[in-house]
Amino acid sequence: MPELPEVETVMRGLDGHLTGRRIAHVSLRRADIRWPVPPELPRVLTGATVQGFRRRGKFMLMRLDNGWSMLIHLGMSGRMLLDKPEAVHEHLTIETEDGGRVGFVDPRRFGALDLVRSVEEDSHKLLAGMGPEPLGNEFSGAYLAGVVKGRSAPIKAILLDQKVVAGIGNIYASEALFRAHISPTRAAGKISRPRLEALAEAVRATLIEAIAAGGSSLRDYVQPSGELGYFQHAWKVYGRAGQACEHCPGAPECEGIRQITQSGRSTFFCAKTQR
DNA sequence: AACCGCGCCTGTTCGC
DNA sequence: TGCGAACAGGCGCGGT
Repeated sequence: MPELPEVETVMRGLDGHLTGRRIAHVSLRRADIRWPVPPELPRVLTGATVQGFRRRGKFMLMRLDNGWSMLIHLGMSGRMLLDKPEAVHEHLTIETEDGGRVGFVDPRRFGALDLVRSVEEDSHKLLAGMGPEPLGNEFSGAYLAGVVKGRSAPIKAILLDQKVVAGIGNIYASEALFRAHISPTRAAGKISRPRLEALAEAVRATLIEAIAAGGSSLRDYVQPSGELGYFQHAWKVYGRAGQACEHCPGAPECEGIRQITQSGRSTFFCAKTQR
């Protein structure tokens, strides 16, 4: 559920809270999340100073001054709480020398925490093979055209594939396709080049707007400060099954926003606007 | 190779 | 009202 905009927002919160600070104490309460958390993680973090953060897709990397980085994935329900009392399902707590506190909370335990050498971050098993950042220069209509050539999978599935492009999840895939007027069920390889260019631009614009809004707050996600993101109010199709499509109000042939299942996930779209 | 469906997990929502 | 069923979905894996 936390997708690129939510992860970006969380990372900015962590950066302001931890960068430049020394870690004084770490406690790991549950190591059995998506994958086992390395038991030496508390020892590696303790005493180190946080040098900075970076995001890769839906992953965050916290770089330390001792040569190690901590890889963080929020999974479905992961949250990072800043300066809050200990919460239920708080699997990891980091306390800084100056009294700051960060709690990693993940009820569904789909998240991940791991250690990687800072110089080898991009070779980590979970990051290697990941596609380009959608907000970077490499991602474009031309890039998409190369990727989808000859592929029969629906374009929605392609956008969700982290090997194609990093950081898009179920919400922003539906939103970007609506923005580009492309049907989520269309075979990716059959979409014209100009429409792929429109799609690349729609992906970028959607993500940029969502980041500016602090992400979408849905169930588990809040900004690290505890504030809600507000991009959920800007959703055009996601979660709006049965409502009118704002692109074709009153059009008799518009049946409003439909919800279908693709690859076991819900997709929302307007069959008139999106072809 | 490419594509689809499954299992993991638990809090919330739905239907009888 | 209360209960169990269904749902939410990021990811890797296995089957086709």
